[in-house]
Amino acid sequence: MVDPTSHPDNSESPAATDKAARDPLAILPGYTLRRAANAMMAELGALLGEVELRVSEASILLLIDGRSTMTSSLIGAALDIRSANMAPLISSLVARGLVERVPLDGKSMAIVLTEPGRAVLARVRTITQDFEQTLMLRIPPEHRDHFVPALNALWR
Amino acid sequence: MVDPTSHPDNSESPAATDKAARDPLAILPGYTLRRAANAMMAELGALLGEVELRVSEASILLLIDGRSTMTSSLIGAALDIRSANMAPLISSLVARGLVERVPLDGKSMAIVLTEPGRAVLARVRTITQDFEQTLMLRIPPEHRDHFVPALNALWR
DNA sequence: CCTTTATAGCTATTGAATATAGTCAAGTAC
DNA sequence: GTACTTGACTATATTCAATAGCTATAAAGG
Repeated sequence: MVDPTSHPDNSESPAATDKAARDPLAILPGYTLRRAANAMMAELGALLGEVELRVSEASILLLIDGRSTMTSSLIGAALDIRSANMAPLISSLVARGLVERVPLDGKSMAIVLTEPGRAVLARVRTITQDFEQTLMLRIPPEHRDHFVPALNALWR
Repeated sequence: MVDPTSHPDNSESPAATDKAARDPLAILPGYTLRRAANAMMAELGALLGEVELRVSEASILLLIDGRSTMTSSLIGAALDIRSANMAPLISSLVARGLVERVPLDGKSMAIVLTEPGRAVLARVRTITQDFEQTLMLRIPPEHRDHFVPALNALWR
C-alpha cells in the first residue's frame, strides 16, 4: 500500500531541503517581511479602531496636519495611493467632518483638517506613538537602531 | 474668511510637526514597514510572474518540498492562510499539475509535489534566492545582519 | 456500541484595498 | 486659437483574505 512516509528520495540539494525543514519561513526574508508587516498593520488597525479610522485614513490626517496646500494628488503621491482611490477616501473623511476641501485655484482642492479633525488627530498621534514605541521595544536593543535604516534602504 | 494660506498656527508640538514636515512618512516605522513590504512583494511578484506563480503559491511549493505528510491545514498554519482560502489555492496548483492530493487517512490529504512541480520549484528557488540576495545587498552592510532578527522579533 | 465533540477539507459569500478606464473642466504650450 | 496636460472625480473590475456554514471522518465518553 501507500506508505506516505516513504517518499523522501528527492534528489535535490539536501542542504536546501534541510534548511527548509528546520524553518521553512526563513527561506524568504522577503516573505518574513510581509508577514511582519501584515501582523503589524493588523495590530495598528485594531488600535485605530478606537477612532474608527483605517491606517490609510490616519496617515492622511497625520500628513496634512499643519499644512494648507496639500491636494489629494500630493497626498496620493506621498502615500502611494492612486488619485482614483483618493477621491472616495477623502469624501469619507469629509462626510465625517474631519477634513474639508478648500479651493486653491480653479481646479485644485486643498485638503485641510477641521476642528473635529484636529481633535481626532490628537488621539491618533497618541495611538500611533504608543504603537511605534511598543514596536521598537520588541526589537532586542542591539538590533533596534538598525531597523528603520535597513527598512528604508530596501525601497527608497 | 478662510484664507487657506494663513492656517499654520496650530498650537501643537512644533517639533513633531516639523519632523512630519520634513519626512511625513518617517513618523511611522510601522507604516514604513508596510510600504517596504508592499514594494518588496510587488517586486517578488513580478519576478515570480516568470513561472506564473503568486508569492503564496511559491511559498507553498517551497514549504512542501521533500515532505510527504503536509496537509493543507498544516500548510495554512505555517503560512497563516485560513483553510477556506487554502482550498482554492491548492486546487489551482493541482489543476496546473504542480502538486497532487494524496490521501493520508480517511479525512486528511497530503499535498505533495509532482514531477512538473519539482521542476517549477527549481526555478522558484533560483528566483527567490536571487531576490533575497539583492534584497540584502540593498541594506548597508552595518545594518544587514540586524535586519532579519529585528523583523522576527516583531511578531513571532 | 452509540452519542458527542473536534478536526479536515471544502463551498459560497462578503468586504476591503487597489487597479483600470474614462469623464470633465481647468491650466499650459505652441 | 488648437493641442496637450493635469487635477479631481465616477464607475467598474480584480484581487485577497475573512466569515459562515456544510459534510464526513476521527476521537472520546458514556
